[in-house]
Amino acid sequence: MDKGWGLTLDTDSVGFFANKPTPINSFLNLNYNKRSRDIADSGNMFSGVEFPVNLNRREEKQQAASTMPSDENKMVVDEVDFFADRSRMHDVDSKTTSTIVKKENSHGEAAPRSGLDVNIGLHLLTANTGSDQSTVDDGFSSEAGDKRSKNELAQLQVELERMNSENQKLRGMLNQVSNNYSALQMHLVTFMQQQQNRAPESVPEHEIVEAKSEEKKPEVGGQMVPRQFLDLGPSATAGTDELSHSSSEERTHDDSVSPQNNIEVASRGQKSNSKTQDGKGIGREESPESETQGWVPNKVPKLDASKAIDQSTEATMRKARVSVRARSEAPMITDGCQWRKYGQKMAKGNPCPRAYYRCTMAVGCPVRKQVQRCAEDRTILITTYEGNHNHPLPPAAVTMASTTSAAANMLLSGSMSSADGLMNPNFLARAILPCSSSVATISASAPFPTVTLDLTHQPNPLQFQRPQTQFQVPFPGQPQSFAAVPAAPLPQLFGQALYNQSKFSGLQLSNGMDSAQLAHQNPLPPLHQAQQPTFSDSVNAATAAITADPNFTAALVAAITSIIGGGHPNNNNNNNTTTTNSNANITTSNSNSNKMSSFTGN
DNA sequence: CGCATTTGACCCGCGC
DNA sequence: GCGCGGGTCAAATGCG
Repeated sequence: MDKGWGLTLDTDSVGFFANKPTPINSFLNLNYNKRSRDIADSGNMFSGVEFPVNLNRREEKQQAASTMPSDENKMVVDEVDFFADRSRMHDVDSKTTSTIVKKENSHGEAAPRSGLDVNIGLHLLTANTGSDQSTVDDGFSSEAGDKRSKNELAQLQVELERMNSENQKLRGMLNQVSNNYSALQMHLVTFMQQQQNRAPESVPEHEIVEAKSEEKKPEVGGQMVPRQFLDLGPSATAGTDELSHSSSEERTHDDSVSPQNNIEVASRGQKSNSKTQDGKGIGREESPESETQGWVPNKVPKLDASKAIDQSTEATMRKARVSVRARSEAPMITDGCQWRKYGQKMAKGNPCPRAYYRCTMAVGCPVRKQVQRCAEDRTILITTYEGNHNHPLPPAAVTMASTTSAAANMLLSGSMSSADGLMNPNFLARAILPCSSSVATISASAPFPTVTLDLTHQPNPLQFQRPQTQFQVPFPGQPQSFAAVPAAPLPQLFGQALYNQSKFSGLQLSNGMDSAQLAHQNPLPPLHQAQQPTFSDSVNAATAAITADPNFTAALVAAITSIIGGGHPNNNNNNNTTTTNSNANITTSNSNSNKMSSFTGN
């Protein structure tokens, strides 16, 4: 298993991401991707002078090295194995190799450079040979020509820097677009799923609304969400339009709004369609001053009354939370954001106090998190995130934010993926439950669905090539470095967890099977069982990948979407082979008692 | 002095 | 209706 660990993933991932604009194709293609990304970052790969981009990459590598030096080394080795010693790859799926080759070729002139990954510095020299050449040419000319060439070189450098900054902006925009696309597609797919689920029951689409109202009766207040999502049904198109519209609107308000705001945008789109009839839950709503708020202050009455009406509906929208369990001696994990503590309380059943933090990177940022030590094992730090940032984030924070957003999105999407989503939120759990090591837990219970990632488990430590501490304490308490490195492992795992979940959902959809049905009929998908051993390998590779590229998670979000939304029709989804690693064994619970110990540590 | 943290009070939802 | 628990506020306090 060790030998071929990522190759399966690799091939598959390539297939998955083939349609995606984002350059991150797979974990194992990391090295290649890094190179291709470097090329892409340079904006003009023929410009010859790539050093600014390469410098950035070096920084990233240094950051990665600071956390996982061994991995960095390993990456290099892998690179050599991939590109220099292909004779060993007989064990490897030949598709992987061919894919890589093909992609290299697709990059035209970049290919040769990409192939010699070790010689980045040499490439720099090679790239600079353009200027050297001019120097050589100038050798035949006077010193004036020398100066002129230097000036040209300086101009080129300036221009390159400018292009570099533009590339950064473009990448950010691409990131946002990808996430927007994800959110939109998820909602669309949700609607389609609802229709599919209804279809076998011979329920006309136009009766969805009626069915919704019928379902209302048996439901309790805590399960309002499916109804809300069902509300999407009759006006799905309009809702989607509204979604995109409001999304773009918000972009105009704040270009820097983080992509994950889509969740909130979507919810607003819904609420405009379905005013709440239920006064319940008013307590938790969006603060008016922040359109993109994900955290809902309890004190709504203080807020603008006009908006409170809409917010009352919003209140019924479940707020997804992403909880991280990690071993850490530090009082708080560093995740790329700046936090201010605004409260601390003793939670029932846990002698350790729960601390409340608010994001202070922007004035109105609604993102908050709760930090609490596990009662049973106080070395375990439980951090729960809620809300969406409304401000630009540093790369590391973007990673976390994107992933939490993806988690929230997935959670909500999973809930609405079928009528059983909340009625029987365990369907995913039952399907994947047999996996022994619990890493990701999804609690679909009201009022707040929570995705919990348990990083305290090490399913197969032997396969973990990185020192344990680096994983268990992903965020060393070094404030100055927090923005650079630490957020990588966690989000990646989030992504993995969600990836798996979404993929599984996609399979369900492709089977056209009712989710609950499938859960019962197929409680132990051989896929996940068989793939289980790849977990730590995947984590390893994934961590390296995300460390190398902070935007990886954003790409992952898009990938998740492609899996869910395009899952069935997409031929590239060789899910069964890839996958899944089940990195994440996802369990769900619909009872508060199971609600993940993430908070109370119970 | 300004900012962050602490901590008790308050508000709210929920269950009995 | 009441009590409990979660979450937030804001004055007090500490720290650089």
